Amino acid sequence: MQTSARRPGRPRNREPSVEYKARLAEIVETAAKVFREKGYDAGSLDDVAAELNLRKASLYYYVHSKAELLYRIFDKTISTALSSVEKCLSIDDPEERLAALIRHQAIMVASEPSFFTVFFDQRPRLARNYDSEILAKERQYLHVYQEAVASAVEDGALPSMKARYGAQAILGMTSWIYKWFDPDRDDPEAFAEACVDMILGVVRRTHDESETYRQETGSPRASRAAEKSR
Amino acid sequence: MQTSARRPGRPRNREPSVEYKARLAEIVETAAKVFREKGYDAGSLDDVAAELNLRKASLYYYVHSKAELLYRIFDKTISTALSSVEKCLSIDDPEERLAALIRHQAIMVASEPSFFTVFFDQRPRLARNYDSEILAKERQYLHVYQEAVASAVEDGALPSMKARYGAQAILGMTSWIYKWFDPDRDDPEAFAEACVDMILGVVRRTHDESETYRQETGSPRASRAAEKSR
DNA sequence: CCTACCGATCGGTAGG
DNA sequence: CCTACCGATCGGTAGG
Repeated sequence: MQTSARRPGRPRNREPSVEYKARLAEIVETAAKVFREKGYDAGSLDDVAAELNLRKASLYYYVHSKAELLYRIFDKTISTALSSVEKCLSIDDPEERLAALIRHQAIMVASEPSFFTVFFDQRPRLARNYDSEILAKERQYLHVYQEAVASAVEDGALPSMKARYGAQAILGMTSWIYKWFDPDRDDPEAFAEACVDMILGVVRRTHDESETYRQETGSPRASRAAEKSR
Repeated sequence: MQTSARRPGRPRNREPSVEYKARLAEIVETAAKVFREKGYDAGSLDDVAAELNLRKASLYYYVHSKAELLYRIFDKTISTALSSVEKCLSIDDPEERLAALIRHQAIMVASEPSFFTVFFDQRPRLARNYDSEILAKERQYLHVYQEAVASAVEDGALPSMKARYGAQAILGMTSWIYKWFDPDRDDPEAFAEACVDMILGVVRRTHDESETYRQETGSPRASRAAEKSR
């Protein structure tokens, strides 16, 4: 009999269907938009549902609580960030690696304003039971920047400093874009280059000296920076 | 008659008493603490009142609404920042002036975490009728940093860049401290110096060249940076 | 995925 | 500065 080939007992829970997962993703995305605009506490589940032409109660088919919805926004944000940052880690040159990380953070944040605005501004609203998981991933992410700073210092591309401070300075400088970026006015790529130039660019001689620049060293960063400062 | 010396009509509203103003300041300070911890929407007036051993209704003797309370937090924050930043503007040397502005922002934000956390994270919760006044002051404040960046670029202390991007980068790098600063672990002064070194410090020669630094130029920044990177 | 509904919280007011 | 209270909103559930 064919049926004897079936596993005994209750069939395992099936994986959620692709439709289900797509709908859930849509809900999470909409929630990020609503929470960005109204904040987590003032943005109601009615608001989220209405934007999807649903009733509030229907959302509970997909999430158990409003708190879980917030968690899903956080998890998607930090998980995507963690996996997309990896491409920078294959760069061997410490200065180039740090430059890539700077660009990565600025451009990523600017490209997903809803998720990152909620991630950054609603961080204290995340329920306790979700906190440790997100915190662990945040630390991983910070660690990537700390290591890159430490290597750049060792390489002589950055002045000596605590890796923690250097990493937080860079993450602040780049992430802050979510607070002021105006798509009609600003260019994330140009901003990212300005950040790279500030942190790693060739500094011209100061004061009343003649405008002679450092000799080029063959580093792609140095030569590009010298070219730009013309 | 003595009474004839009085001005005719209803006496002018007296200035609020000093006790009244002190109590109001206390309420605003407490609200900043509560809104920092719970957020503006989730932090109730009952919470604020309880921390002052008052009943909620008593707060209405001092403010007309919860929205006004938030406004007062914003106004105190940006007004204090605007007036305290002025001391940096008397510094003539563009590099030193920018260095002072960098230190100022990092240390100020770290020293008033409640006010700045609310200021930065609850900005979109500020009611429309208060928005333009705060926005105008924010722009003034940004302008200070933009001008300083432009001068530093002209002076050769910074690579060429849009003043807006340079200013936002510096404000982001320094302000971000409110999100990660741990008083038991971190030192705002040391962080501020790390920021100054990253933005204005002498960059060592890159890659496998010998560790020769730029010649000193007599600039206090350059000499201090060279000293630190020993 | 829906209708109907509950219980709790909260900003704000009356009146003193 | 207080007691007492109202009206509205909202997360969540019952039951389908």
